[in-house]
Amino acid sequence: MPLERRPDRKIGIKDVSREAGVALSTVSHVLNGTAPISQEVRVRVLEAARKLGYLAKRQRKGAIASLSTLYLAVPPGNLPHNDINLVSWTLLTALSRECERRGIRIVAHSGAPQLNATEILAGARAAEAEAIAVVFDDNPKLLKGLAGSDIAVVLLNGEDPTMSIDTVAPANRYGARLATEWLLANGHRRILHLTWRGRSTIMRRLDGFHDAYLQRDLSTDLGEVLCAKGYEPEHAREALRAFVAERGGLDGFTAVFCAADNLAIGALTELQALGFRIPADIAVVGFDGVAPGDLTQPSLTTVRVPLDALAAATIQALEQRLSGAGRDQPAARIELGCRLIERESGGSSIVG
Amino acid sequence: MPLERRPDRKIGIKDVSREAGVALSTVSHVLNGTAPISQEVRVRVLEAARKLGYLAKRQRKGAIASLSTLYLAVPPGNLPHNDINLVSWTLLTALSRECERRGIRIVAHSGAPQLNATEILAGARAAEAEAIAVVFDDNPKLLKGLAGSDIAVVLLNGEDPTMSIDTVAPANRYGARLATEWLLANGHRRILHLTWRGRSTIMRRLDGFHDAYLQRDLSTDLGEVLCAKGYEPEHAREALRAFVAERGGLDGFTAVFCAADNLAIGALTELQALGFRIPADIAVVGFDGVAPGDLTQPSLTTVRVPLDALAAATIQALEQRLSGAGRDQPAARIELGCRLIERESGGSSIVG
DNA sequence: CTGAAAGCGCTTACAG
DNA sequence: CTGAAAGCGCTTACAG
Repeated sequence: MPLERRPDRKIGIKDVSREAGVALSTVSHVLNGTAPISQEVRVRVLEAARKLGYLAKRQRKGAIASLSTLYLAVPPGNLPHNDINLVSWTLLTALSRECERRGIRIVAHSGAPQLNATEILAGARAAEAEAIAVVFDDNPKLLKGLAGSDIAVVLLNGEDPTMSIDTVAPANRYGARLATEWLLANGHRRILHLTWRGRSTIMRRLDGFHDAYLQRDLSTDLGEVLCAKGYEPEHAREALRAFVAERGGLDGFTAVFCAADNLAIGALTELQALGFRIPADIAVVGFDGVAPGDLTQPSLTTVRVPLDALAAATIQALEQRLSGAGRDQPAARIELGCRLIERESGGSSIVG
Repeated sequence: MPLERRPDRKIGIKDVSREAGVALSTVSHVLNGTAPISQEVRVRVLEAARKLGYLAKRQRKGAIASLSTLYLAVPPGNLPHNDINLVSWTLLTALSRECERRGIRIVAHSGAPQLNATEILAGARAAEAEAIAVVFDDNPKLLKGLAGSDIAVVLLNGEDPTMSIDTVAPANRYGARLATEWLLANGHRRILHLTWRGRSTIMRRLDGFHDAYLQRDLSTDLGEVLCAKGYEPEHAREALRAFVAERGGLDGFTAVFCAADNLAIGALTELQALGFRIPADIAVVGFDGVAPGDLTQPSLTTVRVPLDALAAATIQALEQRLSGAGRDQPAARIELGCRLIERESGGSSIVG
């Protein structure tokens, strides 16, 4: 059995003082700013406190009080039978883990198929929850109905244009820009953005696609947008089949950037079925990064959404609202950065 | 002298227990989740703790350790001789106040007119600062240069498309959408968006202008964008003078939504000089909300940016990075909601 | 900045 | 859930 540092083996300032090689009182002074301590010692102490997890523990303690039960409202039909729902499912798993870690009980909402503010609030009250997380839904009526209540509410993975409730989401626009910029940097000029008429968060990926062209002073006409009829792989296949048939080939496009891995999976299948080599003839890049890399042949280059960090940020946002420091504060929208995962389907990078 | 509650008169759980009318031990159990307490009592205790500022104090204590000196890098030329720079100035004032409140020392960067990562990092090290706030600048080279360092960095009021450093900014897109939506709800259909080729954050206001039309399924062609040559009131006057001359009048437009109060001030002056009544002939709405309402005649309806909250969020973002809980976490972009301040120039609202 | 010491505030275990 | 009590961890004041 490996000698892992147990998560909370009562680490105190005594441990920190030993680790930093300073007196107990010095640690206290550094942590509270109660005496002038040289920068050199300060840094050493803080480094030790951070390393031992003492700073994190202390910070956690400040927040832990207010949230004991979280009421979770998810639109029905988010079971993992395709990639999009795999995203949902994985995000919910991350949220559960985070709650477990912090000793927060989760109660799931069950009501009418269409989420409804009154029902959700009633359910949350019945469950004696201090906070509500609404996931994957941005029905304005729903959000407006929730905003007025005394229970803290956060929207996860959605968009509230009225900015009446706090929101946590991946940085869709910047992530899409990142992927497109990477393709442009690797010499691609004609990139096809395969998307669908989804929720507004998906539209932000389209914005980012255009941003990348604009930033290089390239005409956005070089890139084209292809709208599939939905987000299933089959929709991607259909759209690309029609595209290739109509244009009599790839029409000069050398890359497809898909607004979701789910579409990318369909794109890989269809393009290969049509006889194109990936990435030699055409590169394919996805968005989400939830499915394992070896799920596809070739493996999928994609933009990974930081699910664990999203879950943590969700709880943190709620706890801050509940702590009272944040009442009467304007609603916050928190977007977390996404990373490009370079695998095979995007081709190898010529940039540093 | 009013009997104000002094900010930190040693409020402890004893005070909370008295306020909530429960035992000392019960308060402790509620705050730490160490015993099952009825929801009713929990709520009463937390409410008391929040009211007395104990929750906030406890949370503050968790964060306070790591940041003692903040290094502030502002591009030169942000003195308040016009509204845009009044925004800068007021935001910096809010940041100073927030730092003072928390006992954080601010050291201002002074270097070459063009901010430069190497210089800023050297300056921050010399000042023994744990964190750097870059304000109003989104030169990608600068941000990239700062991202790699061991010092915590936050960008205030800017945009980092690479998402390599944390950013705090107003929700420009949603704020602009809010104002435009308000005008549309009040019956305006042809709205002129007066802007200039500014930083990307200003372009987000343009995005929001379009969003409002799209959301109502109105053609974005109903709205038009008029680009002034800069953000001074005089630029607004010039642009509107040319517009009216060219179109032989207001050309059916009934509202001007300006991307900054500074432009709105020029718009009010020019439109009135041309003989139009505000808001009867044409409504004018601004963006920023920093200048006093009675600065203009008529007073300016505008979107107010939450400066104090931005300052607080900036410090909080830095402290979280420094606490170690947030290392290796993806960069966060935090946008705070803006509110519409209804005064005279926008006309009176017919919506609830 | 150290180190021993006093003190304070919070936690915890327990009988009621 | 209360209330008295023991204990623990951190803070604080001070001589060196």
